[in-house]
Amino acid sequence: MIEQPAAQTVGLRDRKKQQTRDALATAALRLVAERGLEHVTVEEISAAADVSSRTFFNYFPCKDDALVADHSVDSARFLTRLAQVPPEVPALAAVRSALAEMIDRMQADRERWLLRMVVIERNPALLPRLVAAGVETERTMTELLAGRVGVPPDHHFPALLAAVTGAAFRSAMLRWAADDGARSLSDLVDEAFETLAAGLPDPQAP
Amino acid sequence: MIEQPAAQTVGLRDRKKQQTRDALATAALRLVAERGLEHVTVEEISAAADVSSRTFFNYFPCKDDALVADHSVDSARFLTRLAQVPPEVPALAAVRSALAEMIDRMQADRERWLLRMVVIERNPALLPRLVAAGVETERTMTELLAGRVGVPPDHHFPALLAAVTGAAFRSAMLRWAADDGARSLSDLVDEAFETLAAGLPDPQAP
DNA sequence: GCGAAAGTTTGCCGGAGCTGAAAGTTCTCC
DNA sequence: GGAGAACTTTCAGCTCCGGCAAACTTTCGC
Repeated sequence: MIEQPAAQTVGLRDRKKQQTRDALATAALRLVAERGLEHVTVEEISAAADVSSRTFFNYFPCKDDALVADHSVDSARFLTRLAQVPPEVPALAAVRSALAEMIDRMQADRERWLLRMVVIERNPALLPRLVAAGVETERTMTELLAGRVGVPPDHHFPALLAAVTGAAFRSAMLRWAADDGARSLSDLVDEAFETLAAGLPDPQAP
Repeated sequence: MIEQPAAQTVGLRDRKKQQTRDALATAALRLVAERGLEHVTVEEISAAADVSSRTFFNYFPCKDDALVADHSVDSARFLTRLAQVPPEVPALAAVRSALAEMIDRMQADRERWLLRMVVIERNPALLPRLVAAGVETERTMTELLAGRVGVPPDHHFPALLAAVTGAAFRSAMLRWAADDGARSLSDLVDEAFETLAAGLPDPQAP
């Protein structure tokens, strides 16, 4: 018999789940890109992915999440990386380097991420959703950072750094999509973080 | 005859509108503070404010906005102030000083704003809404800032500065509420902006 | 292999958010 | 004080979303 040893570790059930999730997210992105957020219903998305609309809600708590929340880039890994950065690295630089892996995975899934960001740009109601997707991450990140720099958890610095780097990263993502991935996301994030580290000085008009 | 010259400029109708809006927002905040976001319906809010639930939606596009969006602090004024700051002031400092008036108005309405922030803190689903409330402002701000520092509108700096200062301001607001207004919002915002200007260095453990 | 257990999909149903239209009420302005 | 504008209400209807229990599929123990 022809067997698939590669599939041994992860069972058929889980693969199917991933497929369904993927099909739903893809269908949602495609339809919304075509028609706009308001003119696509959950029913249509589900039909395009060949499942019932009830099933849609087994995967995503709401319509928007199918567009914005991406399981493939899970924040847990980012937080693990952040915890692994040697403690002598300053916090801002530590965040930047922990982002590297996430950025790589996003660039590997380039097409989908660019489409996602374009959809978000054209449907501003989704922008807050992008924040929502990161809000839990930011909370945990705040605690991690407090430990790293050795201040009490209610000190202003960790929360500020988490919020600000989140904003900077989103800003870079939008810029990435704005010129259709012409410059690498990694470069754009670097540029943003360098500007942060420099204290946000006015750019020089040469 | 006893007349009310004070009421001459703004008619009864407008005052009633303001009252209704206020009653709705207050009722919403109070009920949600008591029971949590999920356990309060628009119908209950409307009943508490003595209007039909259809009227609720004439004032607020959705439930969350009654809790978060505050007419009394309109962003147009902030943008005007920003445009008025002398051009030789660096952009980051300009934003800080344009925020002053908004901060004053928030501190004047202290009780309500603290309650609002507590409600947001306890119902994290609202946090993205807080971002949504500022998203249009940030867009305009980006254009203003581009003009101010003399770079093309697609330069990364203006968008980054708008996003980052927005995040810093939200962070300060949450902190303000976290210790129940013990320190003035103005101080907390100053602290955040100073940290930004310094390039987010790790705080020194003395 | 095979049958039970565990997990998934689905239809059905109901509550809640939100919108448009039409009718009724209140305010404004002349 | 009356015509008309502005606001509120009632009502009907759509979509979102979650709970439930029945049907189905995959996995596991033997």
